[in-house]
Amino acid sequence: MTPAHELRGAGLRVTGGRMALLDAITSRPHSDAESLFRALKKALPSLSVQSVHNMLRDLSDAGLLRRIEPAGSAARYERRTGDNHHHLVCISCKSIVDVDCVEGKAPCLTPSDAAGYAVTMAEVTFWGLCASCQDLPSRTDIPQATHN
Amino acid sequence: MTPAHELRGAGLRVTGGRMALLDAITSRPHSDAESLFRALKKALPSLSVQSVHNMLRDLSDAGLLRRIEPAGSAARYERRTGDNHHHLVCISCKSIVDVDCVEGKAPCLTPSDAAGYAVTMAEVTFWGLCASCQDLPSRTDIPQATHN
DNA sequence: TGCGTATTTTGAGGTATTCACGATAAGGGG
DNA sequence: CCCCTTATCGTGAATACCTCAAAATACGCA
Repeated sequence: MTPAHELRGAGLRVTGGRMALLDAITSRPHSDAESLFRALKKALPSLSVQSVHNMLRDLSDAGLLRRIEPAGSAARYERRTGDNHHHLVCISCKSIVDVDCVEGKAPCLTPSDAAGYAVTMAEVTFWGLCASCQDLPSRTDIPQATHN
Repeated sequence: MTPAHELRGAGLRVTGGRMALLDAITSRPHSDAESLFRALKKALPSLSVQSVHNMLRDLSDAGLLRRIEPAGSAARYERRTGDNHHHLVCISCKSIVDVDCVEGKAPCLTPSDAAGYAVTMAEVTFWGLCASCQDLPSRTDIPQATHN
């Protein structure tokens, strides 16, 4: 299942921008639109930030990407979809790492009281200080550059 | 522990705006800044949206409010703090209800692999269709007005 | 009551993202 | 292989949500 096949399978056209985007996200998971734009700009000088947002929305809607929005960060994107994994986010620098599902299956948790909601998924976000930020104790209040 | 005492205890001055804000959030939990602004505007005509954001930030920083940011929604605020409860969010209308902690204690979950992060909290968000939106099956793609 | 300072107002600014629409190019049919 | 249809992309404007700076105001201790 190559990226091109995934696109066609979702009824989407195969374009240079989408291929490059999928490739970039694969090598730098949890990137935001801005950093993906910078990464692609070298190979695709005519690319616009809006197009990156467009592509990210289309590919997310098609299920080729998963979009996550940790509090305090711009939306991040990753290629691992449908496996119900979770995330560990640094309180300080907002770096993100994947965490395999605590329970094993999706949805991995069931609310004690669903209040009439038809629950379809459980999203778990762990918050903590990453190793790099623990080494900068005096500056943990100053967000550092993202390093994921 | 009245709201005024809570404010003083946190080293904050007791102002009409803060008292009104705490009262409004108590009666309409999970409100966003905009709807709180509209609710307070009647009693406090000189109030500005920026002041509401200011107050919400100050009170959240002081621990009198908890701020949550579900994907796709503006920040919401609630008075229940420090009890490690979770949330159930409607995919369609974004309404929110509280869900008591699945495990009972904070942090209620531990990531299987902390990857060097010093984990301090686990945030769980359940997603599903609320009862009202289930009754509008043909329009579930059209977000309705929030009703929380 | 008066003063110092926290808070609010006012206005501008910023970031992330979406929308509208003309230009471009993917890819099926001939 | 070329053409045509239409999805996609580029450009520019617009929006939502929120923060920042500085002047005006008001809380609350003396």
